[in-house]
Amino acid sequence: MKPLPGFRDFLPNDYARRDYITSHWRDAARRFGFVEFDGPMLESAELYEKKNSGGEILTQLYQFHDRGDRPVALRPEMTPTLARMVGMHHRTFAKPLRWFSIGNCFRYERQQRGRLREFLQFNCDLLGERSPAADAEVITLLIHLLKSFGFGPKDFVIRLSDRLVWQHFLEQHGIPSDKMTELLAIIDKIEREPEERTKEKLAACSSVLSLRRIHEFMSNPEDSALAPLLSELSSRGVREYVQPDLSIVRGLAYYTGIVFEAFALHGGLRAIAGGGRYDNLIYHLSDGAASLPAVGFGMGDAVLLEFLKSVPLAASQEEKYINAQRPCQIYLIIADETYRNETVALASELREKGWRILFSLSPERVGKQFGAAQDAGATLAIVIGAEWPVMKVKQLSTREETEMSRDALFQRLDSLFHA
RNA sequence: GUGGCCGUAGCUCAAUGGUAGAGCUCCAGGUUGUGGUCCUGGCUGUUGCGGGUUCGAGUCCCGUCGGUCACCCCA
Repeated sequence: MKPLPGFRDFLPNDYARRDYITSHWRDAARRFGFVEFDGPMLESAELYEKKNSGGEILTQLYQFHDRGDRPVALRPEMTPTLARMVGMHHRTFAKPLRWFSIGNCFRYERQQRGRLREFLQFNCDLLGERSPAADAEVITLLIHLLKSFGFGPKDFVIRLSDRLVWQHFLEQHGIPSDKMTELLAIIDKIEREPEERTKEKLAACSSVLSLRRIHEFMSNPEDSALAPLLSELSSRGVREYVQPDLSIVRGLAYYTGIVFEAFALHGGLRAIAGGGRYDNLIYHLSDGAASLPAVGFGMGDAVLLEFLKSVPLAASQEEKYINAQRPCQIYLIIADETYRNETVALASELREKGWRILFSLSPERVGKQFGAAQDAGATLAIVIGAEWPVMKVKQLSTREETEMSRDALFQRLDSLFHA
């Protein structure tokens, strides 16, 4: 029996990697004053259907009827749940809200590298603040986070754009607002599709707008309405990671202002995170119960896991962290079974002090026990036998061994450990 | 959802259409108090599944499921 396609078992090693990721997510969010929340993984299908996160995602819904015949769906993203919760409870909290979540999301789509049907998603949202400073905070959080994984300016870039900029541009050229979405979709694909195809689609959509004019406009992003945000990012010392790029539009329909994506600069991976400003979404999703401007981003664990593997510094940092979480710090070696009870009692004492302790559960050769200590990642091995109550304390890395009493051991354990 | 490639032991892989193998891992030993090496022995497969061609299929053909890559889209 295997897990369902696109779903994963987490063996201890996999879980350690996942723990590495989630602990960094939490640390980064907390450094920016964000607080964690969670919601149900199963929601009413209506939450996604009527109010709509934006087209495509609906076709990827894990949707069914529960035993009470309610139409339900596994959450494909966190934002609708967030909006629902904020709509109900926002009066309880001072604005702006800085909320983050780490939760499983589900999308029924064909899997490939970095894309699964069940994945962990990290979401950071700042609600109730309209200024570019809010945008800057969220983007800076994302950059700090990526840096904390060991990624540098040569590994990733934040590509930044603004839908409002396009909106003004299209209005200036007399494009009716109902054509706006269609045109943004064309612009979104401008890099990925052949020029001929783009020209065709453009002509079908508007008679006045030429591809050449669009390219001209895109070549000077610095002068646009992005300037205040770029200045905020400079103040925060992260400007070098941000590259204004008006070709970024993003598929989700609900973005109303800035949009951005974190891109890996090598390894052929997709965007590792994406987000933007969505000032109307809370209003729509909460049925008008709340109206809060918002900016946020999401990051999935599937792509990140691949990205971590591909960057040597990030990979070695991860390995170091995981090694420090080894299951055992001190292994008690029973050299003489006569002293098993004493050993077990000592193990309990040490465990109560907070140390991670292992010992062999059945009689084993001393050599084997040393092997087990090694495998479990122990720093110290303590040999207990005929000389009890004196013990031999051995530093496994240096093979240095000293004899000491129980009291001496407890006094010196901290220093022994950090030696 | 569309197309290409792949599917053999727990893992990595081998086997001109002719009796399914190796390395690693795991387990047990190398005699009774000292670990990453070494030596010996042991376990595991309806060759993803179902059909077909053939005297004979891991190998060829079809289907299916799973994996993977590209497209689409996205975390």
